[in-house]
Amino acid sequence: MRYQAVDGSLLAEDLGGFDLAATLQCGQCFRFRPTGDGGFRGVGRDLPLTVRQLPGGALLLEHTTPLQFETVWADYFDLRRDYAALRRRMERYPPLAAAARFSPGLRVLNQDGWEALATFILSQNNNIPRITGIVERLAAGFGRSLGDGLYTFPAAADLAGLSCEDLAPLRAGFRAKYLLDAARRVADGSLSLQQLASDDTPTASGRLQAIHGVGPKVASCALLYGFGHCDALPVDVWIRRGLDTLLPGGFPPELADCAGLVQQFLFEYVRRCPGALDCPCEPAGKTR
DNA sequence: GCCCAGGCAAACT
DNA sequence: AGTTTGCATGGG
Repeated sequence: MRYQAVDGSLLAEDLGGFDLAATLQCGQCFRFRPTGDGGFRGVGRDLPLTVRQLPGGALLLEHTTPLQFETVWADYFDLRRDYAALRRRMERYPPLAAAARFSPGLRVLNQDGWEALATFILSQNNNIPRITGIVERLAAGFGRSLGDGLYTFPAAADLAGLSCEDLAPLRAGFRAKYLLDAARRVADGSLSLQQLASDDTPTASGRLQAIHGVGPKVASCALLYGFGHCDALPVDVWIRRGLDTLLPGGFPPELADCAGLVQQFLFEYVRRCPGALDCPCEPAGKTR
């Protein structure tokens, strides 16, 4: 990877096949919207960003400094992880090979921990377009304006004193009370976000599940997308999609350390290619 | 109208 | 301990 400042923007190249659209639209993040001309605009770690991928694969981040890229976005988009090595490991298991090939440029984002927890609480028994709307109304209503219609994600302390009625405009339904319980536990210190990052994954998952409305699935998503636990496996998807038939012997122990990353490739494969388990699809952009 | 959605808690066997 | 049901809302 290399990058340079160009006219107030930042140009990053040699990204190992990184696919911006697949990464932002696969349901791991609800903070970016397409701009309509191929780019995306959103907020990460309290920074606004408009970003697009150029035909050769280079990434153009508007109004971004080298320091911001170095300290925020390179990590946010997980550009320093060796995904080629991950995909090679997956391809050692024939049932995983098709998923590894399907969207090779997919990356697992490193989002803000509280934001990942909150948005995946709101995601339960819900669909991606509607989740995006709820999260937008949450940020617009209780975050800080960054201009251009963008808002920071409200901190736990900003939500902890609110009531369900205050959150009614979100139209989050039964999830509003879950979000408030999470905000209060974080704000009053009974749940330490910093500790979640350093705890081992099962311990951190147990702490998260003390929140009313957080079960193993939401906890795994929060740990995977927000706390750097790439071994966290959102197991409910695994069962419901019937992927256990793909790996009847269970999840390969050799891949346990990156189970969440592997799961993301599988999830995207099944999401974009329904029936993949019966009749494997070719990678996007190709025809069989 | 109908079915379903990156689930979970509570109420059942 | 395992299974079923209700939950709020809206996208397709």
